[in-house]
Amino acid sequence: MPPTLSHSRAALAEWFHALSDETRLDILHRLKDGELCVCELTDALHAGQSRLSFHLKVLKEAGLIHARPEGRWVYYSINRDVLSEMNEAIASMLTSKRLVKPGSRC
Amino acid sequence: MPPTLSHSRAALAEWFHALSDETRLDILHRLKDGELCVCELTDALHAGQSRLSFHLKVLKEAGLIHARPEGRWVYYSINRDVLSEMNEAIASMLTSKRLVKPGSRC
DNA sequence: CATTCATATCAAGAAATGTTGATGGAATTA
DNA sequence: TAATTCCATCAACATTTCTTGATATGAATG
Repeated sequence: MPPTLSHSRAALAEWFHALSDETRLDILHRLKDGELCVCELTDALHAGQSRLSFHLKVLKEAGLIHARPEGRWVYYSINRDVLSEMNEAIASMLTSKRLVKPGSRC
Repeated sequence: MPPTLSHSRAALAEWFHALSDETRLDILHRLKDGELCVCELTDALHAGQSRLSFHLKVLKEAGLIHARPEGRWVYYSINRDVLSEMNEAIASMLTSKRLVKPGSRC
């Protein structure tokens, strides 16, 4: 277990992968202010339904969004906990612990 | 230009893509405390040289690391500015502006 | 100048990813 | 119950990504 990146590399990689696509960034941006169903996202993003469904699945399996079925709709919302952990992971790469230069190298 | 994600979707997607790989996360973790040359990373990560070179290129083209050639070595270091901007982008997805529920939907 | 060392790049293949259109299922409505 | 609506899933295909081994380049060294 790495000491400074609190989560496993695999989990971090999956989280960041979920953010590595413009459509998924658009989705998260739309969900920023509250939950939406797929049909609302389809309208807002001018994206085909199966395409949106694919990206929602990626986001959901990474844990970045929640799905709340209601009747024949499914309402998606942001999982702020995971986004916070991603923020912490990045922050941990921003703070150095070593202050002196390393010794001999190659 | 989107109002809440300060950078273009494309730039954000490229930055997050750079973090979406375990080897690249390892590299950044190693660079956390100071610059290293490729041969040091090769030793530390037990990775082939061309593989490491590939991932360093991805990180560099995304702007997440700097390269400083010196003699026949190249020293790589973290670009903290971009990581800070990524942190801000995530933070902007964490803060909602709308407080009331939306009206009729589908 | 020939060799060695550190690194980059290339080519080829494997694996993962994203798109589109079609199909299916569950819930609602007529 | 039949039709409709919302959504997930599948198959097929194109594209991208990653790995490996070979080759190239430029700097130091003998």
